[in-house]
Amino acid sequence: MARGKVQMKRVENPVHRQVTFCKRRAGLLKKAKELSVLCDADIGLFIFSAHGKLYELATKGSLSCLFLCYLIFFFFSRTMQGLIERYLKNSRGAQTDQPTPKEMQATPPPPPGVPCYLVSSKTKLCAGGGASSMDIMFQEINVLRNKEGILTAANKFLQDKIEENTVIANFEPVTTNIDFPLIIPDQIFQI
Amino acid sequence: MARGKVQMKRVENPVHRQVTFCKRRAGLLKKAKELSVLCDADIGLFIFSAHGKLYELATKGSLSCLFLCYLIFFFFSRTMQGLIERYLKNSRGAQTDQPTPKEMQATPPPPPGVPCYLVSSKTKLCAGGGASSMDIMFQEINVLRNKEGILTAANKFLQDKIEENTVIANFEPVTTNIDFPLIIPDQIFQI
DNA sequence: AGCTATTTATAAAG
DNA sequence: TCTTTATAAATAGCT
Repeated sequence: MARGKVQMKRVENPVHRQVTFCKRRAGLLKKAKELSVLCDADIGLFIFSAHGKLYELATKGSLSCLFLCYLIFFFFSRTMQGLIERYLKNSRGAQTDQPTPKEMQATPPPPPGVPCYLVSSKTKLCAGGGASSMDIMFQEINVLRNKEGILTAANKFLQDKIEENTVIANFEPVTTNIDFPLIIPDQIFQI
Repeated sequence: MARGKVQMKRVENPVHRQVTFCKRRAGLLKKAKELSVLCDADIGLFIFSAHGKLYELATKGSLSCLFLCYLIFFFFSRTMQGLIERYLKNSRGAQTDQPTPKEMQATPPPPPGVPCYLVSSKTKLCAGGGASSMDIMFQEINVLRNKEGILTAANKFLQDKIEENTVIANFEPVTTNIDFPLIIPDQIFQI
């Protein structure tokens, strides 16, 4: 933006790229805070550096964002480690494959009487399509209907953290110092 | 920023506030995209307007962001504008109905021991991703769907990290002024 | 929704 | 890295 127009493509020089990242990251976080303050908006912002370092911002209304940040990071790190790839290999045609003994142990069948909700998504999700996203969102949320434990767990987490007064630091981006690989027990996913 | 310095506080005039929101929201999204492109960063950005409308951005690597948007919005919508209530009134019974025979036909109950993979990945993603990303994303969702263990594990991971004082190192305890119940009523999950 | 006068952000240099 | 500085971008106040 200064002393020369910037080409909107990856900065090839690694040093320049790192400098640009630092500056623009700070700028973006500042802009996000400003938007939140000026316009009463709630904002969740996650920035993963190319090396997987996470910078995040959650305005005070976005309590859940903070929690979900870690989930994103959680998944993201798996992606980075090629675990998704592995998953795809092992689970292609998941609906037809026989479960491995491991999977059977990890995931008991739903108890009788618990319906499985479907998402049949012929839907479209476009950028900034807030209103049009609503239907999709609720459809997707249906997925969670028979997984009450998910939100319950998140809920419990939030309650606990609230009680501890440690959930959120207003507008202060939290920089984690976690580098890959993130230490998550693989057996969680039982791939 | 122009024709007058802006005070960093809520814009009181509702019209001005709305205009500012539109302009700055666009600016923020643009900046986020630029940072992503220039520096190889992965970014997830959620902006909730004061009225609960969601604007979102997820760059290519942040696959899970979009899904987690829904969770975030779910939490928010519990408290805002009666959107849920409106949805429940207008919905085709997605939330409270038992699955229709058609749905059950579409996806027969899984055999014992087989986890439920219920999303048919036909959703299109217009923003910040491609079809292949969508497939991967839904594979991820399938993993997520596979019982509450993931969130529980994530929860445990977080608690461990918090105890280790590594993840949320920069936190200042702040009293949150949450004006909505964090306890999600059980009946939400009842099917 | 467009238009400028300004303020801000920031690329490059020190 | 941090600071400076020249310049590009963003945008507040108006139409």
